[in-house]
Amino acid sequence: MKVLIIEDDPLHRSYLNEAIRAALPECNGVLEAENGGTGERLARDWKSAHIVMDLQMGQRNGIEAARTIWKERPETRILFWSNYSDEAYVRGVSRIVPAGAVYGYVLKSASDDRLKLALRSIFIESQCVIDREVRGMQQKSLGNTNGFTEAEYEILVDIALGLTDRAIAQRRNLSVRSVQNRLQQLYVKLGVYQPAGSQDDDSRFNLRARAVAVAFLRKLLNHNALERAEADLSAWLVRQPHNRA
Amino acid sequence: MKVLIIEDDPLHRSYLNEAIRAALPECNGVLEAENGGTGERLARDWKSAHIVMDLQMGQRNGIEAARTIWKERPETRILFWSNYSDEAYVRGVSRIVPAGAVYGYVLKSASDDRLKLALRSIFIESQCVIDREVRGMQQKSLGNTNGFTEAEYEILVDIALGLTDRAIAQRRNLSVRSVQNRLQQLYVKLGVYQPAGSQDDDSRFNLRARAVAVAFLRKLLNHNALERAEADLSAWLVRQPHNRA
DNA sequence: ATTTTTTCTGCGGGATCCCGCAATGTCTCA
DNA sequence: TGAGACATTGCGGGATCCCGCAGAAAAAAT
Repeated sequence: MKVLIIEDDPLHRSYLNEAIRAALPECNGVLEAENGGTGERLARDWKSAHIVMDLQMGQRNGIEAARTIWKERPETRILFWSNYSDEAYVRGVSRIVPAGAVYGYVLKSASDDRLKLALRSIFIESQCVIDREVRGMQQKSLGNTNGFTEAEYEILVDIALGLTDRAIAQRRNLSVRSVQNRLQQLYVKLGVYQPAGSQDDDSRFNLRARAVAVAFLRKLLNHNALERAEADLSAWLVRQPHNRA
Repeated sequence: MKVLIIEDDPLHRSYLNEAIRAALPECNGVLEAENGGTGERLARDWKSAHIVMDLQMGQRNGIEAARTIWKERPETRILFWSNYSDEAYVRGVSRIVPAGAVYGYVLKSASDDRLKLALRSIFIESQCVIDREVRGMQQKSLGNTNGFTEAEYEILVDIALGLTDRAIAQRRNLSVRSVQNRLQQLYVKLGVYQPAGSQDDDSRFNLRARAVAVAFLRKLLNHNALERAEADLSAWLVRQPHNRA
């Protein structure tokens, strides 16, 4: 068995290396990559089916890398080892995991033993391991009470990118009014609203901008999610017919 | 001499501890804190004048901690040891460093030697040490060509928080029109604009929201900056007279 | 198959935003 | 002191956003 490490922090990388050798004596080869790009390449060349990776890397972040790796070899087993359990990350991961794939998500704050146990569970016993905390986030996210629909999340991303109602309507094949409806739902769920008085009172929020702000504060969005969304958007833009008058 | 470490990652913490003992043999005491809050407390109780800290910690982030520490003892020497040279961090730090204070900013990606050298320079020779890359960011930020005025940055934060023009005007003691002027400057500098045609063409951006998006993408803003801004905002809100009709 | 619920859609209006035009105020520099 | 550069403010209008109302369409439940 061979294991590939994708992690940009040297300290964490060598720590992982040690942990893998200790937890998996049957492992006879550990390779390290320090960013998503070379990680993808090594995974391809090395045909390694066992990967431990960090999300949040400078170059080409983890989710991107995982997506392309899984696209080429859906049976690859990936253990995500991350600092955060932001909803944006959790959602990002569960969005790309192929049906039936074996994977894991453990936090860097977890104990030594937990990490090693996860390594064995995933790579030897083909069993998914999701950290308690992450799992909690996942359920809060999916359970629609206080959680966000795919549609709501989608429109949240769209306004975070700065699209107008009309642009969103085109992109999502909706009428402008429907877009506005969804926005309204979103505002309710995020708890943003006008403080009553309509014309004379003091400080008030721009709902659209405020929604993005609280989404960021609640870690529903983060830098990576925005970057991915931006990439998707520009891919869509070039595909669009450039309507000139 | 005693040194206080404020860093939430255990691996990095012990690495730092080692580096300090190696670089500063005259040091006779190293204390560790794993978040900003306890870091502040230890700095106060221990009267330590030498601190190495991470920005970006889960609890109470580094900039907050540094601010309160420097407020109590402006002569404290702080070495910021961070993963990133985001403009948001760099600006955040230079905003709070007291006049004449000795401090440093080195990236975690720097070599062992560079870190040790920085430790000696700051704690022994009373000399500021700013990583080349960070310095570059600082200058790009301050040199007004392609850099942002304090005013522009301020209004950027305000719209990122979701305030309306009127609210911003009140908060910053400006007329609504002036706020809009500044917004326009901001849009120009960020390179956001309407793609010409006014009524019929295809995808267009909501300038206000788009500005926030590109600011995030360019790392002019990040989560910490937003959190701090949000805290400032709510502090200002309670201080405001609640104008009822 | 019919009712119930949810979503999509158009219309319309008030509030907000974006911004050109122009007058005034402030600062600098010669 | 006066000229020029720049920020501030008001006015006005077109575009966009926010959202109530209500009918049409789709999905879910009985």
